[in-house]
Amino acid sequence: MSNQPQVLVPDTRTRILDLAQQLLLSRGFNAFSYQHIAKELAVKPAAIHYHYPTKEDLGVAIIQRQRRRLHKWRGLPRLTDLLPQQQLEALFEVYLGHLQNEQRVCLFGSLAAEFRTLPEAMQQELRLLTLELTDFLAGVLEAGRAAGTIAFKGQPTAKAAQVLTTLAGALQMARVHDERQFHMIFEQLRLELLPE
Amino acid sequence: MSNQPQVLVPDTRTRILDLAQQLLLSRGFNAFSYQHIAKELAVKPAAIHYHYPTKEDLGVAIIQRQRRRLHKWRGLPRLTDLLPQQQLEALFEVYLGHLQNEQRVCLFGSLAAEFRTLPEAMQQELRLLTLELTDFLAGVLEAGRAAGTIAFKGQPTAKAAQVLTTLAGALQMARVHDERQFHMIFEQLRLELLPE
DNA sequence: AAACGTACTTACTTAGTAGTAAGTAAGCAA
DNA sequence: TTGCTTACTTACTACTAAGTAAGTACGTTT
Repeated sequence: MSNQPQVLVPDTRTRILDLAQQLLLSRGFNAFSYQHIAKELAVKPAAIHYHYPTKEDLGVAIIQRQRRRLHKWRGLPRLTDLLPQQQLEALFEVYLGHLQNEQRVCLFGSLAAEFRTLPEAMQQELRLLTLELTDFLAGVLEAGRAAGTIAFKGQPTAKAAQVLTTLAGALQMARVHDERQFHMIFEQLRLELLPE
Repeated sequence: MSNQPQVLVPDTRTRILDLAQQLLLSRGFNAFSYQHIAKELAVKPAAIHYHYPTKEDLGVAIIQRQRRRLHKWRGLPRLTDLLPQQQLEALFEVYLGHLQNEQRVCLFGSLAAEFRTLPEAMQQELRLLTLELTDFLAGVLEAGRAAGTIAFKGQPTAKAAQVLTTLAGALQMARVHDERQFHMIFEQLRLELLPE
């Protein structure tokens, strides 16, 4: 009848990746198993191994997809047409989305704690993701400061690292306590970077 | 010959707690086992269960000890005699110690990611620890601002939460990348709070 | 109709997990 | 010397983990 992609029910491969990411963000990489995924999707654990032979493959796929999403998002006209301070607001919106999406943590915040127990390939992918994200934000901050709409001291890269670190930590704080803690930190950041 | 406590070789109970904390900070709570501890201390896993019947007991003991250490440290004349800005520097030194001690993360940064998988008692203890730490820092910040030696906007509690969050995140950043990332963020914090 | 690829299931192995029950050796106390 | 406590070890249970090998049902290609 229709050859449109099934947006409502993605294929198993994608459903595995979606659920694995959700479990990763809510429990950590070492605290979810192929059985958790299998039970939820009503398939057998071996079906997960068919799509992602090892847990390392699955973990790498999650981070790589996030990197692809970042690249795509970063190049979207909807974003590139915005002014620097608006791009910064757009990034803030992403983190607010994390908070409201019951996920309450970003990939970095989820993987950094158990970083040393992760397979080498995952460590490398996570390093790339954070470098790319820092790079993007540093560019936005630099352009914003040049235009006089974003305020900060020091090097753009240093400030970008500090802001991302604070955002990641704020999401963790929301998980341990509640949303108010996150908003306090969040508004403080906004106040410092986007005066008046 | 001597009834002094054996400072060089603490008793097994303490050695278990020390090693468990080290493993917790370097690998996360779900990624170390009684076997890891037992092998390292050259005892059997059941010996660990003798001292800490469940892993929950062990986890709670780690956080409680840290809380006791904080209370003691906070009340030390060596600290209370200092000016607010010196107390802030002393707190910074603690985090620099974490970084150099190859631990590279604080208890909050280690446990927040897998928070939802932790036993209820551990969640509660961690909440208390962060509240007490935030409370202490908020007091220092408030006194420092009143004395004109520490600069920040907004409520002391909000700023304290932001600073602790950033420090925790900076230690995670050091683990994923390297020490330079930590120092960049660290110096930015210092610059903002302790001008000239 | 035969062969093939996709997407699984069934059934298994190996290894590790927390936790327990029972026993033991050494030291102190009555 | 008998009994009790401390600090373990030995030997186990029950369970979960990741991963694999072989088989199957189904749709497409040849």
